[in-house]
Amino acid sequence: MADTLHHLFGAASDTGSDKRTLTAEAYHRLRQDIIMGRLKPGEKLRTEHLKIEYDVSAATVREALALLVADALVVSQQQRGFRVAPMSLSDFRDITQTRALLEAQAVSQSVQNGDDEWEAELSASFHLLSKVEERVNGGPEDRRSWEDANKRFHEALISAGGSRWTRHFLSILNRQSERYRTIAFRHAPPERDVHAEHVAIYVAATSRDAELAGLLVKRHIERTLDVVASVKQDGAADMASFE
Amino acid sequence: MADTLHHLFGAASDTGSDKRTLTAEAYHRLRQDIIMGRLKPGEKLRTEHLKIEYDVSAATVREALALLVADALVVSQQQRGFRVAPMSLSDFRDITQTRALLEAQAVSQSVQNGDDEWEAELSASFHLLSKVEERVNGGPEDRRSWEDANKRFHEALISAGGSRWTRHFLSILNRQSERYRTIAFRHAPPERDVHAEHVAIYVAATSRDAELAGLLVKRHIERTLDVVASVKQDGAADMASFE
DNA sequence: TACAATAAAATTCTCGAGATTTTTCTCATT
DNA sequence: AATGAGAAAAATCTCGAGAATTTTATTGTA
Repeated sequence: MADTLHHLFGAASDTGSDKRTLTAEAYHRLRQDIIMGRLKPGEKLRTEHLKIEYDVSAATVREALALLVADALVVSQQQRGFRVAPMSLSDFRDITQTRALLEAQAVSQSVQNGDDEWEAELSASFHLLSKVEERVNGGPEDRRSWEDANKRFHEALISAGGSRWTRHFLSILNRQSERYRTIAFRHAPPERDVHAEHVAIYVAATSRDAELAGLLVKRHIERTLDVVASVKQDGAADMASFE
Repeated sequence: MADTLHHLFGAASDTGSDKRTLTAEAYHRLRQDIIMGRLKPGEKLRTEHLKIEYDVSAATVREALALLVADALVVSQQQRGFRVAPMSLSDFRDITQTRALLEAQAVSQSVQNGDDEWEAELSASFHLLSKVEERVNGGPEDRRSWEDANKRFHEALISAGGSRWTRHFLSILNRQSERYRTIAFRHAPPERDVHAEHVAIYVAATSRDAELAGLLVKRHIERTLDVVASVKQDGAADMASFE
């Protein structure tokens, strides 16, 4: 069930559009456009326009948008069409809080239960993430690979714990966070040493300190809140639509 | 955002179909049919057939189904259409666990923060639920009002706590649970005294014992698991599709 | 000018039909 | 009988057009 949206439409990776249904393709492109902020929070999503932009029929756009409602990236209103889900600092606070609760719990559990295979994948994902985090320059291409590596690391962390539903919800929340991170990155060169945090988490996890791992993850997640809050403070230009 | 699906399409209450869009109407009918088990777990949802059943076009059915993916009551597969989300005991265990975690936390918080208005609504919903639970006979009509009253009570409990996202997720989980309750009800006259549990929770909440309220809610939720498990044990006839 | 009624434009919602893909059936071959 | 190729049937996916509704513009009245 968790697979439905997030794994259903095939691997994320590159441009790969070939074997995808037009609806799936539109779904992915729309999703990316919302996350990357090319479609602004609160913006009206007019099927009449989008069908031209994405070169599919109105009905197809509609179905893709309906699918995006599951990710809460789009909201729909009777007889008034669809909109990009709005963003706000309080919403992000909310997301962060919920994510911290769920992920900390799942990580502790995972650290306790994880077997050898779990450790192996954790190690692999950590390694990859480290590599990506070494090349610090923040090009848009690097951003994408960082998000992917980060996602994989966090998923590996919880893969042996929590429930399927917890993981499903976390995947939704992570995608939501991604929107905020995108804005934060654009306006503030990330000063905090994210990599150091990841190292600490990795060490705690592999040394099987469940409690510590949970705590570190919680803090790790909560720390992003400050970054976004301070960006908001500075009143970044393209954040008008943002609350 | 939480509103999107659950409040968007207007009040739940009665037959009321008038001012709803055909997609919304189909969405609601399909949802109810899945929850009530008229559409069986794992069953294929052929738009060609459903369009006749619900008297709308295929595209409309499709959109309604896409919307149901958000509730995880329907799953979709590339080029293979839609299916009713499967059910299994392990899935229910999962749902219960996640729900217990989230709701207990939200209730404690709510009990701590709730103001007079919160108490008032809690009292109102409790009163209503009590009334419904007095008329014990299990007719299908009573079942519906019990679900509504139960939902309202649980929502009132957490309304002053938790985050919007927590509440959103809980609402999804509760709807999932409803499917399992439907089966449990059909096969086992509920022996446990659910009402007594509700009373205890209500008392704990109004006397502002946050910890106790959380604990009671946790147990309250977890208890349903046993009921469903024992029904499964008995190998009820129409549970074939169930795991 | 402010405000409502009305008309025009834009947009959402819905449909029936047809192209593409998957599933089922048929039947020849081992 | 079992297997597998190929045809037929069924289902999914997609589209362009049109009805219903909302939004915007226009006009008339206090």
